[in-house]
Amino acid sequence: MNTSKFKGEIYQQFSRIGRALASPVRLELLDLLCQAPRTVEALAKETTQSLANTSQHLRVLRQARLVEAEKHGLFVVYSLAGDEVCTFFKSLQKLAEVRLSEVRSLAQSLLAERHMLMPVDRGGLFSRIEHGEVTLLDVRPVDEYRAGHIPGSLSVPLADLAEKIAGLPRDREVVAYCRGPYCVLAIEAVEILRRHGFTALRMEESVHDWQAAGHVLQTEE
Amino acid sequence: MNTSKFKGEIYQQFSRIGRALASPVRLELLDLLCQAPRTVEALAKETTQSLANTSQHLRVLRQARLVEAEKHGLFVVYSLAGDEVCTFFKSLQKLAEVRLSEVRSLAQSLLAERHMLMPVDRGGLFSRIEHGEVTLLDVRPVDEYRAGHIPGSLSVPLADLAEKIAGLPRDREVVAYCRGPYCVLAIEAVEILRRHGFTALRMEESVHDWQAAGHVLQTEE
DNA sequence: TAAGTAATCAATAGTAATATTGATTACTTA
DNA sequence: TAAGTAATCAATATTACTATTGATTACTTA
Repeated sequence: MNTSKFKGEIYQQFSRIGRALASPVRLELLDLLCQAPRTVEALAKETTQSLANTSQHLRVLRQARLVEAEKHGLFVVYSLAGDEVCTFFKSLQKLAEVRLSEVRSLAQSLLAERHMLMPVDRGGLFSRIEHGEVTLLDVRPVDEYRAGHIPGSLSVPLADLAEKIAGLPRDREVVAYCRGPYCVLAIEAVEILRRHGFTALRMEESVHDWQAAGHVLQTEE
Repeated sequence: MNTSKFKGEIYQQFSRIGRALASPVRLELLDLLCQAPRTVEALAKETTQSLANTSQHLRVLRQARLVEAEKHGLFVVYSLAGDEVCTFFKSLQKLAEVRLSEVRSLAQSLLAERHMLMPVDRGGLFSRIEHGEVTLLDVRPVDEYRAGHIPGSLSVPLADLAEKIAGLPRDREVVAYCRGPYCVLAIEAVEILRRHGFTALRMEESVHDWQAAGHVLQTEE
C-alpha cells in the first residue's frame, strides 16, 4: 500500500457517508430513526414514499453503515447503527443552520406566521418540568415515546390531541415537545391547544438534548 | 407556509451539505482548506486534478457555503467559511472511522507495513513538547505552518526534509506531525528520519487537536 | 494597448442516482 | 399446503453528477 493509493481510497471511504446524506429522503429517514426503530412500511408511510423507494434508500443508508436491519417475523425493523449517528445528524443540522441562511429563514417564517417566536426560557424550563410546574406533552407517535421520553411527560401524539385535549388541566401552562427544532409536530400541537384556550408553549429541545444535558430518559409507558 | 411544504424544503436544505460531502475530491479539497487558504491553482496541483475540475468542485462547496472565495489580484483564494466547517469535517472522519471497518483497516495496514503501530503517548507527548524535550517537526507545506502551528515546532515540509535533515539534533527523539490521523506526510517523514538513524515518532494529532485541547497556536514564522 | 495568466464558463460524453413499475422472495398463518 | 403479506429485486426512464476539452473572462504588467 503506497501513500497515494491510500489517499485515494480513504477519501473514497469518507465520501460514502457524504453520499448517504446527499438525499433529502434519506435525511428524513435518518431523522425518524433517530427517534425510534421502525419497519420499512412505517418509514414509507411517514415519509410518503413508495415502499420500494423507501427500501432502496434504506439500502443506501445500510451500505454506509448508518443504519442496521433486523428481521422480526414478517417485518424488517431498521434502526440507527449507533448513537453517534444521531449525534452526527444533529451536528449536520446545526452546521446547515449556521452556514445556510435559507435554513434560518425557513424556520423563522414558519414560526412567525404562527406567532411562536416567543422565546422559551431553556434553562428555567427544564427545572420547571422537573418540579412538575407545567403539563409537558410528548406529541410524537407513541412508539417514539416508548423508545424514550422526558420523565413526567404525557404521551399525546398529535393525531390523538383532539380527543385527549378535554382531559388536560386548564389551570396551568402546557409545553409541547417533539423531535427537535425542525420538527413540526409541536408547532401544530401548540396551535390546536391555543385554539382551545390553553396557554401553550413549544419547546424546541428534544429527548436528545434532555439526555445531552445530563438527564436520564424514561422508556416504556 | 404549511408544515408539509416546510418539511420538504428543510430536508432539501440539509441535503445541500450532504451533497457537497459526497465526492472524494471535494473532501480532499476541504481537508486541505482546513489547514490553510489556497488558490485554485494550488488546490488543483495538490489534489492532482485539472484546473477546471477543481474550479467546478470548489463551486459546489461554495454553493453549500462551506468555503468562501476572495479575489486577490489575479488569484482567487479559497478558504473555509468558518471553523465549524473544519470541526464538522473532523466529525465526519470520526464517524467514518467508527462506522466503517474499511477505514480502520486501511489505516492499520498502511501503518503496519511501515512499523508505525507503536502508540505515541498522547497525554505525555503534549507536555514533553511544551518542555522542549523532543524535536517537533511540522512537515506540512510552509503555508500551512504559517497559518498556524504548534508552538516550538520547526517547519520542515516533507519536500525539504532531505536537505534539512543534516541540521537536526541527533541526540534526541524527533516527533513529526501533519494534518491528522489520515494524512500521510508524517508517515513518510518518519520513514526518512529512521532511514537516517533518528529515533522518530509520528504524532497523529494535528494543530486542531492541539487547539481543541485548550492550547494556543502560533502563526507566521 | 497587447501579451500573459488565473479562473471560470460552456459543451459534452460517460457514469451514477432517483423513483416508478411489476415480479419475486421469505415468511406467517389459516 | 395455499393464501396472504412485508420487503426486496430487476428493469427502466429520467434526471443529475463528473471529468474533459476548449473557449472566454478578468485582471496584471510589459
